[in-house]
Amino acid sequence: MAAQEQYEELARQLSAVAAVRRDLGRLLPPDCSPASAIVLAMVQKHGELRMSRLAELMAIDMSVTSRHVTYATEHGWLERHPDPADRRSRLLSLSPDGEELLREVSARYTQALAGCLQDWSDDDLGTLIGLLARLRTSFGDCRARPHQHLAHAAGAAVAG
Amino acid sequence: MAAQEQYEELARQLSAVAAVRRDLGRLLPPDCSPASAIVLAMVQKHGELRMSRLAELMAIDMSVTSRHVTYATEHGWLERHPDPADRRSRLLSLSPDGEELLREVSARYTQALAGCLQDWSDDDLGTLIGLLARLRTSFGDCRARPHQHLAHAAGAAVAG
DNA sequence: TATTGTTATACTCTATAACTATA
DNA sequence: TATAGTTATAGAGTATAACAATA
Repeated sequence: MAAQEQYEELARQLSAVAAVRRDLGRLLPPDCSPASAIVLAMVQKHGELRMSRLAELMAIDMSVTSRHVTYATEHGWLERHPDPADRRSRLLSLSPDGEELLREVSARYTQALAGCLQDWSDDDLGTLIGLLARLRTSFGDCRARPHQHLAHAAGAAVAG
Repeated sequence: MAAQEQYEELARQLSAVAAVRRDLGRLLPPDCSPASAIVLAMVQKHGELRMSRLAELMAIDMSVTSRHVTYATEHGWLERHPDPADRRSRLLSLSPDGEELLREVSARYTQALAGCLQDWSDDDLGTLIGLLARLRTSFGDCRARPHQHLAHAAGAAVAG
């Protein structure tokens, strides 16, 4: 159990790291939106995916996912195949152009991050990545559990 | 110096924690936008501020800062005073309503985070906060230094 | 009847550029 | 001439709701 001051500082830091995200986005090729880069990276990491699963992995609504996937498909980076097991569903996979784009993105990220994070050890970076993943899990579990701390806090704080 | 795989994972995690930020934003009162909450928290933490300093702290353009501050001022949470030392400048401070709003926001954040982060120790949370702050510093220093890794990576990766 | 995915609409956040006022 | 701040405009990302097709 942590102190209230820490919670407020966490909220501030989460807002602030958005600037880092925007900086990384500026490294991308002109027609590759940050959203496209994430979609492609997810498909590469997890293999053939359904829309709903991709939306879950990105923690955004499926309607938004659909737009991002349409964009990436129209640019020839992603392919949508019918799912033989369920004709409502579509399976996503990387095209050769998509794989090529990901190699380019990875090269840019690596060059930039190797420069900015010169004084970071593997351990420190690994710790940060691990804690970020854990934070997401804690929030995801919270949404899924019946207690629903996130949803209830709004009303309860007003009442109290 | 860390491995390329870690850099890619960091980029993915930074994208993913945006979902946590959105979740926190949903806790806010209806007319308090996430941006307002951040602006008020910054003024509370750092005391009386100039626009340019606030923009720097939030790592966003001053034009955006100006809009957020106007919104918060129109809602009576923030006050803009003339700066006696420089009449181009304006000094920002919290109003009593702004302080009240921040207390409410803090209560909601604390309740929600105490629920979601039950199994986090003070140490783990402190480590995460510290590493996030360090990450921002590393990126900020990188932008400020003459090497400009972030800006150059785009062109260099293409050429190489 | 429920679920998968798409589309239409509206809202928030951000950056660039043009502008005003002051240093 | 340079700097502090504002405003107009455009673009990206997201959520909600209504819809089509299939389970």
